Amino acid sequence: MESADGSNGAGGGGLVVTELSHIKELVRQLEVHLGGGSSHELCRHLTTQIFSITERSIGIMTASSGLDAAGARKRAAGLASPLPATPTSDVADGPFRSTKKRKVMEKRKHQVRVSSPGGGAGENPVDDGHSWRKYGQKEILGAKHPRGYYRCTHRHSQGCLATKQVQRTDEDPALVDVIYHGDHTCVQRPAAAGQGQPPEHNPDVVSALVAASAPPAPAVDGLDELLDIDIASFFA
DNA sequence: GATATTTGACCTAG
DNA sequence: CTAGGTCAAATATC
Repeated sequence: MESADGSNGAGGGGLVVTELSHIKELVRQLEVHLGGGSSHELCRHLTTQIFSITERSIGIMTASSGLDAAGARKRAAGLASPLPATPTSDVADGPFRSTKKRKVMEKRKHQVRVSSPGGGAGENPVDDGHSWRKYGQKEILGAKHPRGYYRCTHRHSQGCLATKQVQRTDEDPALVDVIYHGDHTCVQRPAAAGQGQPPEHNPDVVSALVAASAPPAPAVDGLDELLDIDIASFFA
């Protein structure tokens, strides 16, 4: 119906390339420091920078591809009440549910590929510093393993809309793809270390993202913006 | 008893 | 119509 977001990533391409080049340089430094066993402080600093720049690139691409507007439009067209925090007990009568409101995904989307520890019996493979609650699982066509759907535990208490999808890769059951949607707006506990890191992002995610830059054949199908794959191709 | 997970049904986009 | 994503009741665990 609409042709607004036909070519994504074409708008801020130059800026994104600049940012990605910056990331590339930072990762190179990080590699050097990791190999030399340098201080964790420096590595942490580098990963923080990488994440920051990645975020910026995502913002550029999102803005230029009109994803934001598309998402908002979908919601406006489909439902009249976008407020999620309104229980109102819509199932007041009978076993049949009345009109169930459905939220459309957030605008942001990150995919990381991580290896599940110890052969993973299927539990949460990535502890990224946030507490997640599983709310669904689906068999995905063409995939051998089901996909798990998680949302932030603080969704109702703090209105945090971050979600993630966890799915084992078809070829390597030891690897899982984790797709993050949205940002954490919840306030985590002080984390005892006093690193002063922002509540949303986490260095672990960054290291996972950096580690994900190995596979040569991405084979991305339905993902609109796979930032990590783009970054990976930069490193190749 | 409170919280998390499981699971089938429901809803929407393509 | 199909596949993917979410909801919410039922169930399990702490």
